[in-house]
Parts: sequence; structure tokens; C-alpha cells
Amino acid sequence: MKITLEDIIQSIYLLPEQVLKEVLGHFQHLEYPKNYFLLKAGKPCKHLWFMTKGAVRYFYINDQGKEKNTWFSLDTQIIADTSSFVKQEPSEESIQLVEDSEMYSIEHAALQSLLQKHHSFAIWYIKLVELHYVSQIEDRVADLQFLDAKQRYQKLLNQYPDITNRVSLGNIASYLNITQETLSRIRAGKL
Amino acid sequence: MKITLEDIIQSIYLLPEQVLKEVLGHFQHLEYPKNYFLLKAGKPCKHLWFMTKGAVRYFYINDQGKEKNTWFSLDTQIIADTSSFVKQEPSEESIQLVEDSEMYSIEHAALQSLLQKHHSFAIWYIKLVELHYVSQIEDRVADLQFLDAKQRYQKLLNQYPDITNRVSLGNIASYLNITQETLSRIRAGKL
DNA sequence: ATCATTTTTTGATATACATCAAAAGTATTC
DNA sequence: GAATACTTTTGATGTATATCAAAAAATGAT
Repeated sequence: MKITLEDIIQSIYLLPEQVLKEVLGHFQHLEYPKNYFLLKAGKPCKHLWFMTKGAVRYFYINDQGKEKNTWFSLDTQIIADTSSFVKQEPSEESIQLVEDSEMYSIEHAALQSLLQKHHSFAIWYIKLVELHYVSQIEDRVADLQFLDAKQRYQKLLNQYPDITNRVSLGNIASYLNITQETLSRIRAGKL
Repeated sequence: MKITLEDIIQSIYLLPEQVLKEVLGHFQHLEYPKNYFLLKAGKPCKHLWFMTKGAVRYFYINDQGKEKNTWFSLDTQIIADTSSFVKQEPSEESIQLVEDSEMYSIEHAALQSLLQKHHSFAIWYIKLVELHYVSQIEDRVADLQFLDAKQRYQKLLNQYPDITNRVSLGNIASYLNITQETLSRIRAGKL
């Protein structure tokens, strides 16, 4: 039983039939291969994506020119560089697929006009932002502040039990903010 | 020239005269002394506060029973435990004044009914959430991931040049996620 | 299957920051 | 203004994790 775009939208907040129809009309169905860039740093994030299958990583390039992952989204997730999306300013991070993925996208401009047009859609978007952007990222801050590398790894495994088969050790280490050597040692139970 | 509540509200998104009036009617003006708790961990965050003067810290209690600051807001800022506020679930953090402060508050229930009642207010709230919650916290994640203690301290000083006179070294160190000894050494230029 | 490339593991050493202990400095109260 | 409590600084030592180097294992291409 596959998750439809309609399911995702309605699970956030129930929209009136008419509005839902109109909203659905603004989404585009997409399939991209592994390694494809949804967003490259420097460009404004013009879309909001609803992934139905696949995996992505978010990353920055730091001062020393090294990539640093900030986030993973696997399977059914909403994807965007929130900060760039809401301000329509150049993004500081890139978003790249780490698996062949399927998703639906809506453009920023279309979203804005729907927000102005339909009060119910504005309420829907408030729920989306509150639950998806805010809660997720607050968790992340708490993790970074309070958990050490090993605890953060265990929490990630808890959230995505199959992540080790889907994302490389180097990419996971980068997200955990540790080196891949350290993650390798944690896995081996040596730390 | 003092900043009024109306200024703050209108700077987020211009509301129609009538709606603005109604919205203003739901805010309460408050003055609290240093050390007062706006929110205690375990209680749901029932208010959104618009501070016009003063300073607050947000903090958790960690596993070892030690307080850990997660955030400061000084002067004109919007205050809430966002995560608890949006879900109306028990808060994991506390919010305490570190100076005598002045602010305006609106209750969660009042906000909800205004959101349902006025499309324009829903748009206003979207702007608020996007710009205040999301952007601030994304910066914070980037800081935690990419900057070392010294860089984070310099950035904080940049944002709040007078913070050293207003917030204790221990509180700042806690926010920076380092010990006060380390911060003391950074200040002394020994690190 | 073989070779080339990428990913993961292992080992030795270095470093940033924590921890513990105590002294010095600054506020607060009577 | 002395006494008391809080805050900040200094010193010595310990620990988690980084860095560098290289081997081993896994993956992909011909």
C-alpha cells in the first residue's frame, strides 16, 4: 500500500475538497537518480519537496572546503532548505540524493499564492511549519548540545534502523560531527 | 523613542486596522523581576511573549542534573518554547529572566482562535514563525556544527556586544557548551 | 574474474576542552 | 565596612576525539 501525496497533505491538516483539488494541481511528480542535486548552495530554494521514497542528505562546505552533512531525510519526509525557502535568499547548503528517489514538488510562488487565496491552506501551512520544520530542528539542537557522538549515533539508528545500509559511514560521520575513523571505532565497540 | 507592541506586530506583516485592533486586545502588558520564571520545564508553554526590554535565558537540566543554557534573548525578541507552544505538550526547557524585563504576552488559545478567524492574521503568524523561529534556530544548528567555542563566543559578542555586562560568564559558557573555566581562558586570550 | 576505485578499519600521535582544586575578585547583606 | 556568598580566574591533569598514515575490505567497471 503506497503513500499518496493526498495522504501526506491530508495528514497535516484536513483541507476542504475544493482547496485540496487545487493544491494537488500545483504539485509535480518527480523521479531522480542517486547523487542528483535538488538544491545547490548559492541558489535560492524554490521548491518544497514531499518525498515518498528515497533518501537525501543536506550539507555545507566548511572553511576548509570540506563537506559537512547537517541532515538526512529518508522515505516519507518533507524536504527544503527552510531558511532559504522562506526568505528566498541564496541557500548556504546543498541537498543531494543518496538513493534514487521519488517525490512531489511545489514551487514557492505557487505556495505563496495559495496561502493568500485560501485561509484553510494558510492554516495547513502553519501546521506544516510548526510540526515539520520547528519540532525536527529543535530536536537536532538538543542532540547537538547534550549528546556525545555515541549517543547521537544510537539515536540516529533508532530513528532509521536501516540507515547503515543506505548511507555511507562517511556521510553518517559527517552528520554526527565526528570523523569516519571515530564512527568506525564506535561501531566496532572500541569507544 | 520606545518600541511599542504595535510596531513589533506591524513589522512582521501589516494587518488591516480592524484585525490589528482585535489582536492588540488579546495582549497583556507584563513586568517581571530578574530570576522570574516565564516557563518551568514540565509545564506546557501557554504563552508567546514579545519582550520589549530585558533579557532571558532558556535552559534544560541534563542527565547529571546540571543546567544547560540553550538560548538567550535580549531586548526586543519573541519568546516561547516553540516546540512546547506549538504542540501544547510539556516543555523540556525552562525560561528564566536574567534581568528585570518588560513584555507583552498572548495566550495560545487566543492565538488559535485569531488564526481561525482572520486569514490575514494567519498570514501574519506564518511570517512570524518563518522569520523568528525557523531562521534563528537554523543559525544555531550551523553554529553548533561548524564553529568551535572561540568562534561561537565571538559571534555571540557580535550579536550582543553588551552581553558580558548583562549575563554571567557561567551562563554564557553554558550556552556555548563549554565550561566556565574554558570561557574564562578564551576571554583572557589564553586559548 | 581482474583491476581500479571507493569505503571502512586499524594504529600512533596530537589537541581542544573537561575536570578537579583552589585562589582571587566582585557583589550583597547586616 | 566586615562578613558572606557568588563569580571569575589560574594551574595541573585527564579524556574524547581529531589528525595523519596506511592496510583491509567492499564496490564497481572492463
